[in-house]
Amino acid sequence: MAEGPADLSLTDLRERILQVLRDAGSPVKTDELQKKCNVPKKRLNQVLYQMKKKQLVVHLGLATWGSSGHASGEVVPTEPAGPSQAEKHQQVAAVAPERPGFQLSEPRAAIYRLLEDGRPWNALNIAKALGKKTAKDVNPDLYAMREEHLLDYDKNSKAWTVYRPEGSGGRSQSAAIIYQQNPINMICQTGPNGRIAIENAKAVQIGYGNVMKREAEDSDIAIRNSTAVQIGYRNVMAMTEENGESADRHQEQTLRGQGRGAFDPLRSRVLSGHQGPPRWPSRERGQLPSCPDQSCPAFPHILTPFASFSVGPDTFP
Amino acid sequence: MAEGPADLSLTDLRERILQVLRDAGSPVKTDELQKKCNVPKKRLNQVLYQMKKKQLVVHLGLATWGSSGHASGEVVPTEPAGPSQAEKHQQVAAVAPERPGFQLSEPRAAIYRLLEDGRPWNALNIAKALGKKTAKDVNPDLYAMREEHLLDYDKNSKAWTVYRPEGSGGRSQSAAIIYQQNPINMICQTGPNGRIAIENAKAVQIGYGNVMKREAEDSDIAIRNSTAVQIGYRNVMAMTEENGESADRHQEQTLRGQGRGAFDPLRSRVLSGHQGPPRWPSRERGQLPSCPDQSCPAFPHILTPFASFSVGPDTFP
DNA sequence: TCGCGCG
DNA sequence: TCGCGCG
Repeated sequence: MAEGPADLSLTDLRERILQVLRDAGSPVKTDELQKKCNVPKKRLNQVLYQMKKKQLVVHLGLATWGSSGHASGEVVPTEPAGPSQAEKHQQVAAVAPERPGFQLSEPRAAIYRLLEDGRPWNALNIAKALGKKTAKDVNPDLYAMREEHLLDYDKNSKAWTVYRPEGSGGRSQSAAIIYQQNPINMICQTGPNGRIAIENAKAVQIGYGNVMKREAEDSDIAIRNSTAVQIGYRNVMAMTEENGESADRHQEQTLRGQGRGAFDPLRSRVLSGHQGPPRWPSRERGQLPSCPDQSCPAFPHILTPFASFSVGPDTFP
Repeated sequence: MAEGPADLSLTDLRERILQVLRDAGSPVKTDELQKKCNVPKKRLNQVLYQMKKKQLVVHLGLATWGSSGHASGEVVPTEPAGPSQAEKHQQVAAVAPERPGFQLSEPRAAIYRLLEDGRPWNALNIAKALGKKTAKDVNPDLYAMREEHLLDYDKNSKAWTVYRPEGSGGRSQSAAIIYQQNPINMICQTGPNGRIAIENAKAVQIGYGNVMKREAEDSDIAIRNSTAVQIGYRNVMAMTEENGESADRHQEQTLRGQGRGAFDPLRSRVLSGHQGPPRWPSRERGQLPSCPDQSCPAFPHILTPFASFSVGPDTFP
């Protein structure tokens, strides 16, 4: 059945793995990789974990792997001395990073390639993906890259993303995916057209001490593909406009405690879709980002993510 | 070097494992078992996990194993019908339990043998040790055995122990080992001669909202073998007597917030000992119980136990 | 931070 | 609740 070669050399297997991961464009489970590569799982894992150390692949936890964005394993040793820092063992990418038109040090180029598809990452997972241990190992580079306007950092979600100014054709700057990392998230929507979309959530609770403040008109809150939704438990929600849609009004009822009945998830705005295999969110405007796995592989240390949030204008169809 | 036989049959290996575990009388690591049995670790584990399913050994987590107290793997099928319950698949022990002079159903005999050495167990781990899944699987037997005064249950620590009345030669009834399972433990000492001993703790914090109430004289608090001790942070501690020892006074100072200096762990009552291999606490009066492993193998689901407490009169040397 | 038994 | 790569 399998069309792959019967036995692969180490180099060929590495290339095949990279090819499969690149072609998929989304996380691939070890099972699938095994079929595509036609090798025993033990050998596959030996090579995968070895490639992970070399930062050729990204380990997303739970037997799930992704392309690290590195074109090949070849790296060229660093030039004698950099202008500002003379960090030991620093390397310059053999292939110039796609987006920045200038040379980055290899750690920074690796960070940029990792974030390039628009996914938000927290520092710890960036560090892990690059074979480091802690957020401290990458924070100096991250903050330096933000100063250079290469990256953007969202304090609330502690998420790093590539920075793309308005009108540059990329994702809107204020659009963000928030993989919930804390029991309490504060979401501030100060701009116009604020929208909150929640999807693929196992359990959503908006409330219990939340302070939700909505100051602009044309805001919208929609929940879809969620199995348990609780909205309203000691919430304080201030809204200066009341032109929301159906789900919106339900929340207003509950949140304002007017006793006109509890929130009815069945009557909330439930949308269909996203039953297929997980996909990273497309950079096209209008497509909802999704938490592609039950265990949020982008943040493998989060065992039970509550929900993923997308906050920002114009990201909801 | 190894004096064990070169290769063991499955039966012989099982017997050898049981012999080693019984001789040790305390948890044994896989490494040590491997040396004593002279088999590859994989085979050893295959047999160990198989024996665990048959409840011949107790898996204490982190490659640590203990004797389950079962004399052999042989069990005799149940008699036609019991007096009260006609539970399916219930079995009667072929060998009568040592302590109770009467027959117990096999599940209850297994529970009794498990607890017989005086260690406290919570229901979940009793269930696990007996090859069950949840506390519910053993709770009916546990509470029934308590009604029969075979077991004792401590609500605070949720620990089950064999019940031995005063004067029966066993551990003092009010002496208890509390493996801390919650961030907040409430310890009530209403009797005279109350003592709290903490030892082998990685980090001890007495405070942050604790309410410690000491109503009787001759109470004592000692801390030993602990690497980080913090006493006093918004504690409320009421003491009607002031005849405590040095560590006691330090706590009073801090707890009462009289500003006479923070608690100095170096000046607290630090005692030596317990550097050797872990041992279950002897039943002899006067010997401190100890949490025998960093990860509290009696409660393997507690990843980071904070401290073990012994509460009761006359248990401190 | 090796727990690993895995079929 | 299979994650397993383990040397």
